[in-house]
Amino acid sequence: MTTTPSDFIRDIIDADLASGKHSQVVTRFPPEPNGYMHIGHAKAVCLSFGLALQYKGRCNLRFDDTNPAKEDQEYVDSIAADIKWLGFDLGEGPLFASDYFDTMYEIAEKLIGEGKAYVCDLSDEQTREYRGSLQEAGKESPRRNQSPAENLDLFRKMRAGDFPDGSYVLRAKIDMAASNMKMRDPLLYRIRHDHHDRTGDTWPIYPMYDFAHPLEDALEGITHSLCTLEFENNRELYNWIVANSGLPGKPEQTEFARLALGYTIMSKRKLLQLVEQNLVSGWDDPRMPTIAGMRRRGYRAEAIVRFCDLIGVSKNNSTVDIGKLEYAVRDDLNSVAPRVMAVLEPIKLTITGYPEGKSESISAPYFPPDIGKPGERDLSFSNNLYIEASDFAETPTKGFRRLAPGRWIRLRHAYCVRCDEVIKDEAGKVVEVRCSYDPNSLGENGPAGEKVWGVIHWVDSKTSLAAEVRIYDRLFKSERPGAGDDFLDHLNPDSLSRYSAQVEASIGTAEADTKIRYQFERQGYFIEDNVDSKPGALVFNRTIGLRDSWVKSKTVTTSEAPEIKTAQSSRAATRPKSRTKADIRQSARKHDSALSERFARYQSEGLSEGDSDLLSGASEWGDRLEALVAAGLSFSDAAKWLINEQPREDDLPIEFASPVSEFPALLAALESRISSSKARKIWKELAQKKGSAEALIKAIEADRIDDGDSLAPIVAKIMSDNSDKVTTYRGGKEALFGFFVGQVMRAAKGKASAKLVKDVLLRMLNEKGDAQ
RNA sequence: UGGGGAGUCAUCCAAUGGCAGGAUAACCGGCUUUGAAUCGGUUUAUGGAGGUUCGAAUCCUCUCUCCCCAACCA
Repeated sequence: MTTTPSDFIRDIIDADLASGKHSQVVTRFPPEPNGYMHIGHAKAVCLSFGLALQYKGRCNLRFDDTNPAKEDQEYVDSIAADIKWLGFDLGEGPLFASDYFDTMYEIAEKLIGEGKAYVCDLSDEQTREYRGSLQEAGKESPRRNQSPAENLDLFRKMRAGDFPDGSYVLRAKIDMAASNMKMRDPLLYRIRHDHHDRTGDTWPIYPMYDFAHPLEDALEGITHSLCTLEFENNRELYNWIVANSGLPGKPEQTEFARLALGYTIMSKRKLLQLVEQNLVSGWDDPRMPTIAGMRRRGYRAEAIVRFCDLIGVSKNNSTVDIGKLEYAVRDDLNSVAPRVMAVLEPIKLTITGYPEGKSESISAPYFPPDIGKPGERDLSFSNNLYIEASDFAETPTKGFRRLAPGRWIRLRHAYCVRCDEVIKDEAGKVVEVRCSYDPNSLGENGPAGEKVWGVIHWVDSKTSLAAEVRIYDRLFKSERPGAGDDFLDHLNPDSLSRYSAQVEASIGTAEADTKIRYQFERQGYFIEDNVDSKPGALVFNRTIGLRDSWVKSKTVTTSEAPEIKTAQSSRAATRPKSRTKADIRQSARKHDSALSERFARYQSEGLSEGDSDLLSGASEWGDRLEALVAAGLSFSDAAKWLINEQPREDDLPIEFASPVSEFPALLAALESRISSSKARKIWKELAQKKGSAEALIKAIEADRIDDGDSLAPIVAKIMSDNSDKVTTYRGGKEALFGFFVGQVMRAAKGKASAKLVKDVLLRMLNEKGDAQ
């Protein structure tokens, strides 16, 4: 159904497996049980559980229940149920962070003993104040250098419950001046005399996320700990905790972009608000983006999983078009939902020529031929039917392909009828249309010589069942309801409409397994509501409407108010510019006269100001430049290499040792003997393995195809293998030249010189073209 | 003393120095007893400016925009 996705996370895993860093993949999904799962969580679940499935590893569902104030058993149950429903295996059941509280406590004591953590009694306002700001370093707590013994004593008293909430905390002793705010002596434990759902009253202290989470991962042998982008800053602390925990596990955190969906709110806090203020009927209201809501609305797990495949995984902060979800849902339901008929806004259709009291049974398939599924039901037909009010127009507009006075239309699966008469109520509303019918039109045939304008659905008023049908529209009117001041302002007042519908009789007697979901033909996919529907009082939810190019063509430009970019957060607005690399180089020169001397000298040697700036920003650059020049290279060649071609040391392994002594030989060969890309390759090799540049250059030269005659057959083969592309190229698509170069290079295993390849290709591509 | 991330069709995701590709959306057409499905076709993108290279979305420099971090939340 779907191809195996590939993304940066899978790349990392593949590399870890290939290098032997890990032999299996263990992931985890760690929700806090403080709300129902929504589609955003589903993305994370599909990722972490999907990875476990794909790599035959394991994924733990672990509840991060470290804050007793907000958490509840109801949420634990619903989350576990939702994940199962999505189709993932919970193994031996969910795990709980609270099960590790003892171990976490021991590790905290160990940290205290090692002088890496201390008990602090600053109030929360003071703590914030002491933390400093984004621009300024923080201040150290007066308790920071307290002895381990004293800290241990205090911490044990915290644990014993001797102190009130908020009086003390345990903090890691890291660095109050760290540029990463998360590293400024983060809190590890706080005092909370709260009842915990699982541990009861045994703990008056609870670990903080940043302390607990890495320990949980390490304890469970998690290899790849995936979380959302906002935790990027926490990674440094995560690694600190893992490294100092003494635990053997070596989990690594990788962040990906959380899901944002248009017209949808994904904040648990805001969803809770909708529930608590009764703006929706509950967490499972079909308009909610929760798994429970979507399930009740009729989405199948398959559709949600498919959607998650469709949107991919990346680090881009993006908002997915809600249409993509709707597509996944329709596409899924199309092949599984039996077709039936239902009339949402009934008006009467009376067939004047059809005998009163007569009733016939028409068999109709549940699926159209292209679905290729068996099954059928019987439709009853009589002279009194209901049709959709919107399927009749007294004065049809252009393009209207439904019933109108004098027009023939087909009643789906049944006869063709012609409208002869329209009956209205006092208000002028059409309540009934009277039609004649063609008794010979039941099967394939239409009325002889008459145009049939279209096909409409109907139900037999004598057998049809009354049902309430609920149509859902998006909960919010604006694409980014969360962006403004109050998201409730964006609530769509028309997100729910109810219809007194008539549905065909077969729905009441259908087998249980066909009964779940239907397509009401020409309208959409529907599901019987699992809460409110009762025999005799049916209730259907519309899962999603069918694509409708008619409605779309009518609704000319919905002219939605253009989205206004929201003002950036006040914090972002006051954020000062940080120093650029250029600033840093400049200030380095200011403090080092040797550098500023170089800056001037390089320019006088003919380098541009920009190049001179780059090469005089730190002493090692100039050192290299001068080594090259001393070896006989011109300033400009040496500068070019250093700036543009020399591999960055960040890209190289730790053991990188700058092979400065090999510079001259390498660079001397650059123009005449090897290409810059080869030189770069050699450079990397030298950095890793040492050896001599000259030897490597010689090896390349010895191996090189350097005459056109031996290249020609390769080129000829590429050309005959890609004759279509040759034609396109000769037709003028010159972008393909790069393709040919690449193909030849690959075929020659990189042994051909690019210049030669280019020459030969150019000659052969054009020559033959002329010959033909 | 600030730091950490991200910029590719309208939207989401690819392209790991070598044909800018897929999906959704849109548009046109075929088929149709669902204005659905399906089939065929079309439109649309590398934030900007320089540089290196035979060849740059990819490497280098500068620049612009957006997101995250200063909860005893996770």
